[in-house]
Amino acid sequence: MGRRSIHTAEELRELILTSTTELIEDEGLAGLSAREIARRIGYSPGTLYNVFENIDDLVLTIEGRLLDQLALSLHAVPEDECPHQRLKNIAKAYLRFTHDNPRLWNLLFEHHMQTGAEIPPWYQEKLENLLAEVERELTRLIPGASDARVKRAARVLWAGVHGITSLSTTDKLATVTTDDAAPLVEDLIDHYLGGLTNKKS
Amino acid sequence: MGRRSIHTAEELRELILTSTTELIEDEGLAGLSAREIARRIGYSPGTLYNVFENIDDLVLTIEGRLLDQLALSLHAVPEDECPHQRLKNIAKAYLRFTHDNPRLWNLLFEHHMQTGAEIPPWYQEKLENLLAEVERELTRLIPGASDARVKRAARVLWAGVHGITSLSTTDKLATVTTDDAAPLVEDLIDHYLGGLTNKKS
DNA sequence: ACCTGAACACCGTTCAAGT
DNA sequence: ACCTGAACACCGTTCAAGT
Repeated sequence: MGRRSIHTAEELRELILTSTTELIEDEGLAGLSAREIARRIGYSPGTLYNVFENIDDLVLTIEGRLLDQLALSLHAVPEDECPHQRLKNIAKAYLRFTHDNPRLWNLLFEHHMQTGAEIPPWYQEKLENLLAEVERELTRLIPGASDARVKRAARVLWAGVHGITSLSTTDKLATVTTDDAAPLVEDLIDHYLGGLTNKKS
Repeated sequence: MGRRSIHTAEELRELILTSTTELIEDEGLAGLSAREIARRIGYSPGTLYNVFENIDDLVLTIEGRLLDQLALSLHAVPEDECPHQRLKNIAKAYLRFTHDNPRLWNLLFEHHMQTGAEIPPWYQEKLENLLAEVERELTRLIPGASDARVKRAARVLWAGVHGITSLSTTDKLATVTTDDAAPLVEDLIDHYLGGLTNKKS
């Protein structure tokens, strides 16, 4: 027993993160276990606790990386469109991302912190950055609107797209199939934005 | 050991169901365990398996009852309104229901069948009945619309309301707080239906 | 017929002991 | 300094044995 030093501290950390990510994409949250991660990386379970505080800490780190990847995908959506079209393209990019990482994405909803543990501030920031992208386009679309109105619209759209992808991913409320997701998202955005801009009241 | 017959078979079944429901509302899915249920009802773990096939079977039964309760709540929404207003009232009833049973409701998304197990047909039927209520009002609202268009609109609304409640319940994507949910749902329905009816293209 | 409780194959996490 | 592996307190599920 004792030191092996086959991997540096950073290599080991990365090995744990990639192996865990693979494990989740393979088996879902249900198949996730500290002992299984240890088996996959060829270390004892105890080693994980030298690198991460606990499994929550490890999973939260993976979730943060996932949010970063999503942010990159959304920022990559070309700017040279009208706001309405760009919002649709952002939504499509979101859809593609969740489609490519379904189990990892589900992690964000299904994994809860153990009682007492708080969600770190950097996590909240990442989320708000994602919403900011939507808010920017909405401001372009309805220039006269108040901040509150834009914020509300961004959350409604975000939640709506989330709801559609969520229902198409979850088995239990699957009145929506995966194939339906894209047209439903288009329908939501077209009609919601239509109602937003064609306002008479 | 051996027979006790303090409870009849039906009493025991009901005892398990109510205790498990309470346990879930207390501790969430994470705190759910066969051994903890057994402790709470004062029977050995093995007894659970005389009544239910396994924990999945038990949980699915609870979920079915939950869907029945929701169906009752939605059907209880008064009919004497215009479709637009009735849809808003149905959504509000939905919101109230999820607010009153947050952890149980989350069960529907967070609890997955073990690999290989299928979701029973009665479960799907309950879901479709809920959607049918929304489809009926939409048909009244846009009488000329095709079946496909109504179905699509019903799913978009359903998913949208689900997304809002889901985000307000989940800790991990909580850019939406619980207080926000009702106004966001109103906003969604008003603008989406506005876009649906004010169609020019 | 009904219920138990030991048994089996698992968990997350800690920490003394080894190199 | 780094890593192990036994230990502790848990799991879900099965099934022979008891009344």
